[in-house]
Amino acid sequence: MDTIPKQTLMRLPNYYNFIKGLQNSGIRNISSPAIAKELNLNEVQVRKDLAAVSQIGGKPKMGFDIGELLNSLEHCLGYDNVNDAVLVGAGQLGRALLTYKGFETYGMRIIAAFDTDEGIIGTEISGKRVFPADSLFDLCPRLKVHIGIITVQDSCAQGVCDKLVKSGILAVWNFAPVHLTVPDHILVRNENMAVSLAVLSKHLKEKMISGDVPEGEV
Amino acid sequence: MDTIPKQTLMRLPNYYNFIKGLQNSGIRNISSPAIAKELNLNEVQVRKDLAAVSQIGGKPKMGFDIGELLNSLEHCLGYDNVNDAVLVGAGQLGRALLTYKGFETYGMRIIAAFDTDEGIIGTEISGKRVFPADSLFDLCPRLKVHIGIITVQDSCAQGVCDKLVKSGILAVWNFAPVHLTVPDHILVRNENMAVSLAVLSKHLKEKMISGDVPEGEV
DNA sequence: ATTTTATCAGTAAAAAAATATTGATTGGAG
DNA sequence: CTCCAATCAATATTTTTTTACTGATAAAAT
Repeated sequence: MDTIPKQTLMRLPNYYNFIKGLQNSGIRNISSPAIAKELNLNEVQVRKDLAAVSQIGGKPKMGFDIGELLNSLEHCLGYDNVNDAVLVGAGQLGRALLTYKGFETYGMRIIAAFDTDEGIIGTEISGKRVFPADSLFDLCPRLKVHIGIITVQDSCAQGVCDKLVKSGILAVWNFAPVHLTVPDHILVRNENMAVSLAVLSKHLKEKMISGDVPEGEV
Repeated sequence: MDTIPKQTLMRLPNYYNFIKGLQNSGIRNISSPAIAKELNLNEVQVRKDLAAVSQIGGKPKMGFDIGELLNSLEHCLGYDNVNDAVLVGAGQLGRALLTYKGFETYGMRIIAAFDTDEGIIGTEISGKRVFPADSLFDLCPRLKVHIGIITVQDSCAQGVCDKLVKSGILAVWNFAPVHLTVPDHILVRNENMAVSLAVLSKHLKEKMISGDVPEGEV
């Protein structure tokens, strides 16, 4: 497979979730029109997206083999490699992530947490030990971790980010709603909860204006 | 302003975060090349994006006025309307969202939570009351809420979603890693934490293969 | 066995987005 | 006051992505 289009890559998780669900229902095959309908996409687009990842192809009248498809998607999304991450900021959100079961399904693992609060340093959350923030420099290289998750307060985020970078982290998943300045070779993914919700709301509003709400209650 | 391109809309939050940060530092103007550099975008693209939302424009040698820009972005993203949402599933993640301070900055508010666990029904989390799941039907219409947040276990997600739809919800923010089937007029936004992390990891791996890691430690 | 229908794959066309180019405008330097 | 460098705006070009079309294939129906 040569380079997959960016937009396609962004749709892949949707395909994966949907198809995974089908598998659990015991279904063995699925056609692109069927996928397209459920995911509100174009039938041809679905076929092309799938072709870009799977190269085995589907059969007329039968569609694609679900098992095959999932394998291809997993491989393409890199779910089949184990990957470790560390988390900084064991507050409410940090704890939620530490407790979150879903990661393992996708081969991801948060192996340790860091915080400055003396009260929680040394405790365990969902089996993961909480270390003092300063031990980042020491532990990250030793554990060969390359992904850092930032769930600290806005005001500390840049400082924590700098520390992570110094510790050899290469990718950052940032939950603080601030812009992080990083060296060029560092990958940053911003997860701004508030923005996500606001954007959803914005979309809803647009939809309501363009007028396809059923009942008269707005 | 006529219809803003989808891709532009997706970049808007990044601009907003970055520029907001500048404002807090007391800076008054910013040029598109400067923004482009920081956000790793094309200078012209930034200018076009900003033109699509602001229509006031910038001045040569000075760039854009930050206050003006923020107003336009806020308006465009709908941050200036108060919007209410309800949350179903007061588990670890649900509680994290209920506690999350960031929403109010963007005019969003979670006004109530729902759960089936007798132990937490009736309690308050961060000032929000937890109601029994069945009262959704009653409360949602009364509160005129149109956004529902799903933070329940995978197996319950579809059921909860159906209930929300029945209660008059129009948009769903789904944190369960499953595909939700909904009527056409319902907007679904999937937030799959595990996938997000996996995708970040995937990107990192690609970057490492294409070979621009500085030190020899991989 | 032949026809029908659903579906796939590959190519072509259209649309959308990103990038490059050119000329205009403005604040400051000489 | 004139020139220069920075930056904007508008138009043009290229690239990417989406959609449309055509013919092929295979299961099911006649």
